[in-house]
Amino acid sequence: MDNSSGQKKFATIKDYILSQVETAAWPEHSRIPSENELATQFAVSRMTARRALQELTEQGVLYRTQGVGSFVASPKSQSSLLEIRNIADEIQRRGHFHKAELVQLTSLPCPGVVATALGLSRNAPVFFSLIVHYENQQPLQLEARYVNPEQVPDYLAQDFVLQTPHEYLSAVAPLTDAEHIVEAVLPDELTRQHLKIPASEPCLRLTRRTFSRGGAVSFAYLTSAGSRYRLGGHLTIHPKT
Amino acid sequence: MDNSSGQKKFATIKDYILSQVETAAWPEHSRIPSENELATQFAVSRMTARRALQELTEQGVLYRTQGVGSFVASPKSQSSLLEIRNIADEIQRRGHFHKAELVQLTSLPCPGVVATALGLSRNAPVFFSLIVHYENQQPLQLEARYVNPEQVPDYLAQDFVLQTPHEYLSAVAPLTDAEHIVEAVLPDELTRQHLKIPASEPCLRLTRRTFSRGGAVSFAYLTSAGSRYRLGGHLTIHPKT
DNA sequence: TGAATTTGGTTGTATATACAAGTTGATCGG
DNA sequence: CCGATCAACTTGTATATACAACCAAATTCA
Repeated sequence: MDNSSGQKKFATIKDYILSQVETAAWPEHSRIPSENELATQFAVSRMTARRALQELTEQGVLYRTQGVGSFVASPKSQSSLLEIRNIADEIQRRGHFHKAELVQLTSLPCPGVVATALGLSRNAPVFFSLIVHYENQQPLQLEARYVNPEQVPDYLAQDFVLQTPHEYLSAVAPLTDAEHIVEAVLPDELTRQHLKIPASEPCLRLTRRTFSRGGAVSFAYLTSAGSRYRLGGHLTIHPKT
Repeated sequence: MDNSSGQKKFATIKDYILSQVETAAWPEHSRIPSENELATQFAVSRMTARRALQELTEQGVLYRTQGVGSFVASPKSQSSLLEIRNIADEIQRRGHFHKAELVQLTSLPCPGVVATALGLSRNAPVFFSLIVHYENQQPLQLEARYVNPEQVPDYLAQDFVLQTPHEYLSAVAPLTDAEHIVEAVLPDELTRQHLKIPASEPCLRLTRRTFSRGGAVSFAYLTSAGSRYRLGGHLTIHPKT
């Protein structure tokens, strides 16, 4: 079942396709080999090649059309997932973490994304902490934090632990006449059709109920393709100037 | 390929399982029939039954353990998805909508969730509008809005069109010393392990960069299982009191 | 020329089969 | 009583095959 590298066959094909896409050897919207071609090339059955293509489609890397072929999706749909993948890889390379209520504080070579964010050089040592937040005995949030080592002392003393998004947004918000709920959801069929996103691309859903003269007047929900925000300007709350 | 009802076989099995779960005939965390049992019951091959189980797992309705069986996931993971499914069904029953830049305003029998939100009776007529927002020639957001028909005139005159989440959150935010990015993402492996959620459960990811003395000090990302918030208190921005 | 048809290729669904990998519970042996 | 082994069952991966549904381009025919 495994091949020589100990990897599953469909995973091997996925990695191959991903590498072609990431290096732009297969550019955006270009047609990629068919199921049969991949099956021949990797000496597997069509169903195995199909699985690789299908999972990549669900992950937003490809899109496919019956009777036509499989194509490289636009980078707007990909980049978010790929970047997360890198971060996760870096962290997992650290090994296992206990499900302790909080903390795992060590030094770590700085991953690329973090280096950019902190203005450090890549692989420079940073303090790394991992915290699991619980609510009602259930794990609710995972926090991975990278701290500039030269300034650690100050921040360990101060409010080092992040607020939860819930606390945070609740405190932020002097709103007028509306009640908002933000959720991360998978897009429904209608959203998918109009936004042209794969079924697996998570969306931000903002539900808003408006009040007037003491009664609820309108109910709206509003779905945004989450990853799109990475380009056109994130869903960002700017710092006070 | 189709059965008598014109539905695909795996879809039939999915519907059956969903009905059992929704009516609590199969309670939370209970073991459900194995692939082989379902295959026999529906007179299909194991691979077809498997597909139904697998898609429901990806949708967070079930969880499965190799060598053990398939189980009903906790309602915390399900409810969000199921509710959305109902809304989407109601909307799609309206037929097709053009990808116009905005508006499709008609009267509609009020779906259940909306009725609750507006304090109307179910199936009472509401004004329904559908708006697609574009950014850079690309569809960015889908807005479905239900308006209490008795109070429509006021709100058509006023600021009827919702701000985008981006505009909205940007305006909201007198923040101290941090820059935040909220994204909807699929959980990485690490998050899944700690939060015990299926790979398909979308999460809110809040990325925070903290500043001090003019320099970036810490970078953290924080992932929350989106649907969890539906119970313990949504990720809510409260109205000004 | 132009409309209808055919043809070949592609993805979608479904079956039947085989073995690997993992869990559980019963059996056996000390 | 405890531990190891075994057997049965479950999900996971993979193959080989078949046909349906769909599309695009070439071909045929009026």
